[in-house]
Amino acid sequence: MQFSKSTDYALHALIHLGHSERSNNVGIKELSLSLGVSESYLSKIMSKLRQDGIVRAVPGVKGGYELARAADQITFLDVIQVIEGRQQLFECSNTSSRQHQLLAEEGAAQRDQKRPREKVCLVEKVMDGAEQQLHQYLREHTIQTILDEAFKHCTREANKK
Amino acid sequence: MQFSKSTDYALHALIHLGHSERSNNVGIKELSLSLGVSESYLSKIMSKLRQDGIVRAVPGVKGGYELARAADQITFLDVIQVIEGRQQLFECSNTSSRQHQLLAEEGAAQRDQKRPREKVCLVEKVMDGAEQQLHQYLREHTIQTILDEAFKHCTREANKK
DNA sequence: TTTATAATGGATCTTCTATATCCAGAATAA
DNA sequence: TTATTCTGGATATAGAAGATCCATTATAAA
Ligand code: SF4
Ligand code: SF4
Repeated sequence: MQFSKSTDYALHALIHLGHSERSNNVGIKELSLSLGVSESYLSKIMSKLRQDGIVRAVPGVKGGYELARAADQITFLDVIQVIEGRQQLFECSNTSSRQHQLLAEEGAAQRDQKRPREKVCLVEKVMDGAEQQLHQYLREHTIQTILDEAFKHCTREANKK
Repeated sequence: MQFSKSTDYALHALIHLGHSERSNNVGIKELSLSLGVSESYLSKIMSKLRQDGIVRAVPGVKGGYELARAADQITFLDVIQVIEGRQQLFECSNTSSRQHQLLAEEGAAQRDQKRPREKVCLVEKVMDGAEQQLHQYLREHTIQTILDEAFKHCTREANKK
């Protein structure tokens, strides 16, 4: 259970874009060199980020990528969900097992009339709770978080430009 | 980014063991039928759980598995880490990229003398924070949590035995 | 001690996904 | 119009997850 390399690349690409926002449009070539990832592969990732509205892309001579919105509006969760997808951390496969009858159905039988077909899965309840914790944290941290921390001690240099 | 089916199976197997603790030793056959998973595959998973001290196993005629400790001492995190491994959620692959110099080394240069070789990776800092949130929650929920919720309304039945 | 039974671990196989590359084609600004 | 840059499909590779089989080992009971 790990985040994929693609997520790693996506985050770093966005950090790069966030850092060099002064002059727009960073080409795939520059990104590739900066991250040390092949252009072909990285372009797939950038394409995904574009499709989800995280970055904008412009073809042509002075084209390239730029952030589609402010760096503090791009959360870690956003990026991760674009790359990893939005399936739940835990998805039960065998709802037809004997054990499932015991755990889920029995609990549901208790409140027959009141809530006819409510899904009451205790395992999923715990797992979803855990996922919410994770998401909450990831929502609170953005690309800007990284930029602030990384370059807070060289504001001089930033002001020069 | 999902938990594997094996984790699913492991959790359910432990729930089963926790529920039928009255008479010790549940065989792989019974588990297999209850969960709807093949004996061969399930036995691999049980073997892992045994190696990590989550369950005890006894071969022979009246053998089988039983929890190695109380159900409220087996956390979700325990189980997940046995099956999924203990690697971090995020592990950076390209610490030799140009960008890494900027993000990590530059930050470190600031405090040269004071903390010579401290790892200061901002991305990992965020990701590890998120992982801690997840772990904290998973540590607070145990197999007993599930058993309590599932069978709290049939204590009568439990007392009969 | 013998024996039936149940877990163990190695080997193997399949399937699926992540990673990666290549290239023809579309889009754009100069 | 053209040079440049992104786009998306096709394809290849490697490794992990999922799954099965079987010979061996270990145990409790007879
Ligand atoms: S109780 Fe929940 S996790 Fe277990 S089998 Fe049913 S749906 Fe799946
Ligand atoms: S800054 Fe951190 S995440 Fe980025 S390349 Fe360096 S070690 Fe990896």
